[in-house]
Amino acid sequence: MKRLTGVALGATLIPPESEAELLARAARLTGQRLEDIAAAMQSPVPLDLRRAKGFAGQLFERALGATASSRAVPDFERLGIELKSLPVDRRGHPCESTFVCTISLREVGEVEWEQSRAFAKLRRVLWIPVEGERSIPPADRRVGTPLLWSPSAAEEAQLRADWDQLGTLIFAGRIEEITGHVGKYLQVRPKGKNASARRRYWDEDGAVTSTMPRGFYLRASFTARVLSAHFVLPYS
DNA sequence: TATTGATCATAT
DNA sequence: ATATGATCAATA
Repeated sequence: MKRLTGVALGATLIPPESEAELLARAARLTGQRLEDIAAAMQSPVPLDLRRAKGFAGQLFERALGATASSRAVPDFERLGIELKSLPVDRRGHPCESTFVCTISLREVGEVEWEQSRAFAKLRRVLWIPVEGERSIPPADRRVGTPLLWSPSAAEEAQLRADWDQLGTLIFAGRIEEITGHVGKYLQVRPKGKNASARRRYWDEDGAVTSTMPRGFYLRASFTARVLSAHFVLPYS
């Protein structure tokens, strides 16, 4: 098994300076178990993900030299590339939806798709598939083949249509009508500490009101399409 | 059993 | 507070 010496030394990694460099780093993760990567970084692996839901994504960020931390910009800011771990089943099909970004209620209606945070993160994505079945302990989950991706014209058009539809509903003050059923590829779901979390904003009448924090997510049916022409798992 | 709504941890 | 990293778990 190839080791990660030179990639992950435990110290802060210098950010990749090009797409090629980033892809080369990501390629070295392929076939590794999460435990192998974590060990190279001298970092522990949780026994389950119930209290470490972001473990794989954060491990990949550190292993590849991501720079964004928790700021609302793509992970590799200079390259304009967003990093997404993608849990897949044994057939390479996504297990879960993919979080894109939180929803800024004041930004809705003020910017176009091209200026949106959603587009900034989706225009170029490094997908890193990883075994995601709950029966596999996190330590043993293996990394698949990374894919550096941009939406096709048709995909982007549908993402924009969803974003427009959802944004129009929010701007019209109908946010409470939005459920996870709305949107073909992009949906809106809660994204908060819990169901009691509130986000304050000024409604269209200028009155202060509040609602649950929400985020944009990509449906698993969309990420399945993204991976459809891609050889995900380098093992059987 | 696929999907929606709820939830957990960390950074700034 | 609100952004990031997501997966869990109840529901349809």
